[in-house]
Amino acid sequence: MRPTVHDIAAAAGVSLATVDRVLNKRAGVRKVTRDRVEQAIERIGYVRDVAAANLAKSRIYPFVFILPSGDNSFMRGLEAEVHAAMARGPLERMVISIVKVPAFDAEALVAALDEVRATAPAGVAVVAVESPEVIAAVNRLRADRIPVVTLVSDLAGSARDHFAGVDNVAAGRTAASLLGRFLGGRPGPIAVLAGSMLVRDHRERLDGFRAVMDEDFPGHTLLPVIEGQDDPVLTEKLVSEALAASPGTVGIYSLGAGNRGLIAALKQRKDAPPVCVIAHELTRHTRAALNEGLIDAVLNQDAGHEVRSAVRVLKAKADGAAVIGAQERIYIDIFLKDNLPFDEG
Amino acid sequence: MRPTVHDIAAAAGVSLATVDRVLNKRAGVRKVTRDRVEQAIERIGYVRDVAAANLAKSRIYPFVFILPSGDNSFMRGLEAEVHAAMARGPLERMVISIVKVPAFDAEALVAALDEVRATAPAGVAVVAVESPEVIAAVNRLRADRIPVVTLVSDLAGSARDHFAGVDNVAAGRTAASLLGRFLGGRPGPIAVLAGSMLVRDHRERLDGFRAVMDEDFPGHTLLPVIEGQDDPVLTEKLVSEALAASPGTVGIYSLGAGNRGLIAALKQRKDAPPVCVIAHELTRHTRAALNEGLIDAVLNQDAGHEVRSAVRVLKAKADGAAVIGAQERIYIDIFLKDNLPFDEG
DNA sequence: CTGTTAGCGCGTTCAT
DNA sequence: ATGAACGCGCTAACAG
Repeated sequence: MRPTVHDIAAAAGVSLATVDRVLNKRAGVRKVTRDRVEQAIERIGYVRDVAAANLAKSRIYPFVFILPSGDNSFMRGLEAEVHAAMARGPLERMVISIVKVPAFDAEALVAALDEVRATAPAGVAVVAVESPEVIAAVNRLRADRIPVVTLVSDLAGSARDHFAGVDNVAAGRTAASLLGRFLGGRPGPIAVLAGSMLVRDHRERLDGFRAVMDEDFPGHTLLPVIEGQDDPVLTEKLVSEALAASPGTVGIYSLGAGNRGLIAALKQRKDAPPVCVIAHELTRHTRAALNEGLIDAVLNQDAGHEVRSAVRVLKAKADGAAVIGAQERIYIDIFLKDNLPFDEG
Repeated sequence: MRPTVHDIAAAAGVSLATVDRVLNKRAGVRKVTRDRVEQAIERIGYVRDVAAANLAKSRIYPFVFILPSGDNSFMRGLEAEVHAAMARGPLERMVISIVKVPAFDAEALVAALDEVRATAPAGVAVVAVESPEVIAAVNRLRADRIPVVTLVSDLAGSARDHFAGVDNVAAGRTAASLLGRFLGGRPGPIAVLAGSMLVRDHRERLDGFRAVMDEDFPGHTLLPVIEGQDDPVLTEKLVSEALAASPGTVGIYSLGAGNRGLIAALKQRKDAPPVCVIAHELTRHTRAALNEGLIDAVLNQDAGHEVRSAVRVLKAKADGAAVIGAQERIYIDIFLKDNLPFDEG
């Protein structure tokens, strides 16, 4: 049997209450006694049974997820995953709630963070927007010893405990590598479609993409980045214009969420010479395009993984427990039409 | 507060013991009483607190992992992951042990399964070898109500509860798709290297690979499958011979674990015309070969994910709890030299 | 400062 | 067939 608090008490010659005070770092114990207890703990190799402790405390973990509102389909999928986590929360003594904030609005995000902080949750997950004020707000949470994980989009320079999302530089590098090899030496310029260069994720993807293109496939020139604001109509227009202006274009990297507009533009030039296309995020639109051969590969981040990972990390941090690094690394999934998963999307 | 057994007792007008008998489907309760209790449970929406139940029972979960012995790097990595799970087992009341069995040996596997069954574990994970006897042995475990999950290689036709591994047909399809596109029309035959056609995962990969090659890249002929038994020396010899016999070979698909031998063979023909190589499993050997350009892509199954998933599923099955399907799907990771993760391998 | 005691939600004797 | 009472490992009053 694993040693219990009783064993510590016996080994140290004190009562349970004293052991408990030492274990929970509460005041009211002489240093001598404390040392004796701590040595006993060390000696017999005690590890606390968190489940029993939670039972005794009737502890529940109130976690808050702060997500952007709006009709971005990736974010809506993310929200659905949070709802799924919410549903199975009670089984593990967790109560998850969602706070929505207008997308890309730092000011609103700061307000939400401070409001959430006032409710003293056991942990907060947030899709970050980069700004000094947001960093400060996150740091206020941390100052209150509230664990914070950034979700999908990180917040460099903040004191967040963890980032649950993919390495976007690596994603861009992968895109370049695939595109370059798929083209197999066929010369011609490459177009890049982004949502906005104001978001960190998009910038990082572009950086990674550029680096590998320059290094490994210097024969291709990159056309000026198209910023479609992730808006279908605008994107379609800009892409069509760009392709018309550079008829020799052989490849497109769509690193943002503007795939609907991109696909529409591609469909209109069915009989034109083929263009190799790499896009991000597996949605029903990109999945269909993949199957039709309009898109050649999709790089995806699994929102379900990200949410479950965020929850696990928040709980671990709340318990002061260790995190399994490898388990929490979110991989970039590469989908071709031949390895699409069956039921999602 | 969530309803407890006390609430049920009060609502049904019976004692705690009776409620417990109904909850655990034990005998000694009149049908009338039983019905009344069950209705109360339904009405107040009771869900059992598994943690508290386990505490009361001092329950521990003895799980057994049956793994192939031998010096295959992938399997050794898998074993390391099981050891990691072993180390953090006690925190969740689990005691994991490992039983090793010679690779590709159905008879030995059957003996091991029966021996393990005699110890009445709470669950068994096994890297399966396909044979009717193994299926029968697994079914004996299931007949004893012991949950079984197959790991890495599945056992079709058995009553196993779950398969913790990748979709190997899809893996083969993906390999073909990548290889075909990387070749970009350069003609020539393609060699296939396997370990043994006795394991299902290897057969499935080959099936998927063949299907896509035939359909999408009919210009390439497939050379006869080389079975290297995942043995480095034998593999190197067979591969060298095959390449010498078919000097025009443009691609190799290594679908088993014989990569060390393959890489050795590739190194000996450095100055020969380039061959596009797709292999399975990221190990330190394949990682190095990827960086050197000897291998073009590696399809990987994350052994850590598989082990953790197997453990989660076994625990859920042992508790009679639900499994989160999406969480337990093991994705096929595609690694190019540009998206290698940092610290593993 | 330290110890006693009564639960947390559930399972399990042992009586009745 | 049913119920009372104790214990699992831990925390939190309340005494002393």
